Amino acid sequence: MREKVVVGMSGGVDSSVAALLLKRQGYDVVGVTMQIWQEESPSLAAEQGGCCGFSAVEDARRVAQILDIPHYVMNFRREFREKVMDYFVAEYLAGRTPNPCIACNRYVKWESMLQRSLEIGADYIATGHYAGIARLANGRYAIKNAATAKKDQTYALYSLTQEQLAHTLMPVGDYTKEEIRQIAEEAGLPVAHKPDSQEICFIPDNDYAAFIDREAGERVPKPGCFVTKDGEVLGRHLGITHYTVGQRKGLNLSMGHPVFVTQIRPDTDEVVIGGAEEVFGTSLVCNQINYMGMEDLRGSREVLAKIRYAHAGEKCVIEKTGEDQIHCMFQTPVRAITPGQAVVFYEDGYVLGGGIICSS
RNA sequence: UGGGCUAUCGCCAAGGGGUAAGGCACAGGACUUUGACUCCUGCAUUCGCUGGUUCAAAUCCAGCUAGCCCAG
Repeated sequence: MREKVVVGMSGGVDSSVAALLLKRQGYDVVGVTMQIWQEESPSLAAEQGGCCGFSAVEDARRVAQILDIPHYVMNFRREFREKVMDYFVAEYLAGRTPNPCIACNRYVKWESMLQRSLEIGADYIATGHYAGIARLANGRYAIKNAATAKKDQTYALYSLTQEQLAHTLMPVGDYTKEEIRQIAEEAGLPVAHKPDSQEICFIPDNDYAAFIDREAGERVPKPGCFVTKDGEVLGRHLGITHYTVGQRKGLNLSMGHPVFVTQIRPDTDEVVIGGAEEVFGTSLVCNQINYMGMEDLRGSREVLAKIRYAHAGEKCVIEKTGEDQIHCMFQTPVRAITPGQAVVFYEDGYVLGGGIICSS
């Protein structure tokens, strides 16, 4: 009996080709599009697409038709609202900078979609992520680097559990973006040249501060002061939700030289400002650890760590300093270590694990 | 109202007779399935005001105005 796989189809090229490849590999493929934040109104549909864009359902359905596979829509609006959007707002209010894509992957795509897929008889779920999955010598599953470092999405997948990985396929990880588009082109998929997605999907105008204002209402932090690390007041700011560590633009501070946000203090509503050098650091502490390629961490270990999406990675030594806490020391200073962002540990191209940065 | 100094883009600031550097800020674009960073482009027909000298003035001269500093 053929193995059944549910492919999460966003309507973009990558997940469309994922479905195509799996079908060619002989799987019993079912296409599923998640309803997450989009408006019900179909009149808003033909906007721009991408990971979770407006035209998701329509495009996915067209592709499914061409591939001759069933296509369903699963409603995860509640999960997305709670685990992604509410989390996003709460983090900003707390002075941290969240990564909503990581939360979406963890809670919506894997916890919710995988579970529901298993319930309808699937053996696996698949996505169009540029990443691979491998079983290591120690018996554990781990996300591994995609064939193309250019589009590598392993960082956003560090939180998957062993159980989830055992039921996941990522067929596009073996190709480059160009190859994927070419495969789509040759197969006559209408989404072959759809632009890559970008920005936060549920904030199409990219004005996330305004989004937070709308969502949080009264809870939005009030304007406060820009200060130096020595306490000198440099000016007033719009409220801490408008800023993130490492930020330069939009400060409206004319110091003669570029200045950056080096720290956000939610308790006093202060945003700390410093020169280019002051935004570098050599150590961080993270929690909410997920162990992936390594079962646990004993003693210290030298690994490659990425502290943000699209970070090339930097060598560091990690050490467990608490039940759910790892300390990370970099050899070379890294730029803008930002609380709320994930730190992901790699060795030989495999994800060993990762966590959320809680302090630097 | 004695004396002195200074007035050039939102901020800082070159230029001292030959037709307005630069930095910061800001705006737009590129990059990007997070926030950022980064990169590219744009940004004073005009130099506090009014006259004068000169072929030519932000640059020299005079007056005025404003700010600052000494004195009183």
